[in-house]
Amino acid sequence: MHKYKRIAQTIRERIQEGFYPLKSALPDQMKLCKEFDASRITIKRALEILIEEGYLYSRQGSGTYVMKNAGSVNAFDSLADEYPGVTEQLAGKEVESEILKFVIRNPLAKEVEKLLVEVDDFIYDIKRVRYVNGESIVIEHTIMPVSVIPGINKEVLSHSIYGYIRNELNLSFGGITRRITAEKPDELDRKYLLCTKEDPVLQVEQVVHLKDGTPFEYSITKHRFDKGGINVVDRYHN
Amino acid sequence: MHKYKRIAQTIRERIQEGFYPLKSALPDQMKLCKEFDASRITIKRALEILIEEGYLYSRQGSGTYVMKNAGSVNAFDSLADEYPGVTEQLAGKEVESEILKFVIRNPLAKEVEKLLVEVDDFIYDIKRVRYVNGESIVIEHTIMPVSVIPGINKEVLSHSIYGYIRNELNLSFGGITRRITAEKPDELDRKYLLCTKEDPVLQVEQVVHLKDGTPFEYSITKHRFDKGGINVVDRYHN
DNA sequence: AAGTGGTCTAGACCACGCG
DNA sequence: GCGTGGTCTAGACCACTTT
Repeated sequence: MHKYKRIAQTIRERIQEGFYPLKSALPDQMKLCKEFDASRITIKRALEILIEEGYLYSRQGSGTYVMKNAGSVNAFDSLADEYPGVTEQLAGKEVESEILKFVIRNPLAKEVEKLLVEVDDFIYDIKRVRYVNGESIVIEHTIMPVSVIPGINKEVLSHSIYGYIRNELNLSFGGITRRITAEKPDELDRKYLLCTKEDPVLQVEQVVHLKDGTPFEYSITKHRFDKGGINVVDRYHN
Repeated sequence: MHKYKRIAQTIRERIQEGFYPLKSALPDQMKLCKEFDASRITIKRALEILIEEGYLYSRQGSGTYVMKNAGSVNAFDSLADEYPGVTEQLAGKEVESEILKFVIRNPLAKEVEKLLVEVDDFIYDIKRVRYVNGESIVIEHTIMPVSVIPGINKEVLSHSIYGYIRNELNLSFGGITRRITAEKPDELDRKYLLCTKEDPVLQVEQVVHLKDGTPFEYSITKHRFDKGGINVVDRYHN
């Protein structure tokens, strides 16, 4: 474990335990240098982590303070997909997948644009319904380039695609761009999510990238309006 | 302008102009030190900015590379609210506000929890319809503590609350937590957003904080499903 | 083995807030 | 004016990838 991470962890715990009370000032950076036997740059790196996490803020010329709402920021609970950190949220719940469609074909124009592939490349076209505790929660329509993620089969689909990518293919995730909208249910939604015409769906259209920026998933997921929601945390950088 | 920001800007432009082609390797950090006449730490800070922005990624022992999708991440265009960066997106369009409700009262239990105020404090209770180019786009229900944001009046409401907070009260924004859901339209939505019972609304429930973590806004906004959407960009930190 | 990025140090000067 | 955080330097060692 690196020094700056250890220092950040120690300070984080002190905030959580109330040793540094909410809205109080931290000791100045020189004092922290002495206490942790570290250079000022290392202290500053530790503090930057906690600032990014919403525990601290600092004012030049004044000091570093504990946020009034420290630790109140919650992680995602998008029930939508398998993006890292999401499947764990479903831990303890029984998740099942029904495969409605699984073919390999050439991409449409929109898929070429989103996945940066060529028109004569091959892509997977996958449609699944996900059930949690026996209830249908979401319909996922997933497009992935075969060249980037080889070896997908029904066995993989019924478990975790993301686990396969990370553990079997040894690839690292990079980032994700989402567009979230409310939509009227189409025929498929009404059939599998048991929607009436008045029950809206929450739609998430997203492109997921590997660490090097290669897009590997373009997907559209639809949730029953009463079985999901997306939490987002933004931080404003001054 | 600080040195590391200038260096980051120069490299960003080189990527945008194709001087550093997509997926190519950048010169190593020592070469960049010499070119920009800077220390390695300063170079590294510049690179970290661009990594955070999705232009670059680096692999220890190997090098720093241009992302395959560099610059393809787009900023927000949430039509929902006035959070910094959003009103500018509406620039050029005619935005009007109709005030449906504007009172001062004591907070409800949920508002006490979200805004960290006391039950005998006072809060503004504001309901507005926003029109863009004469079309109703969104209904906003906003709760703010009077003690944190004093001096709100109809004059302020018909312009930008956020501009007032930043420019008149001289406060800095810190962060925001949102929950996004799809909902059935209620009576008010149907009346002002001209929804039928089958037209869903996209609801954003959010708490906005000042730089020091003080919550200053708890709001619920509802968009017509065909007049809005939220874009979100996440980055996965390995 | 050579070269790369990641971490860390000790010390300096600057910009800002506050009394 | 003093103390704070913000930026920057020159140099060192380590961890990792590549050859």
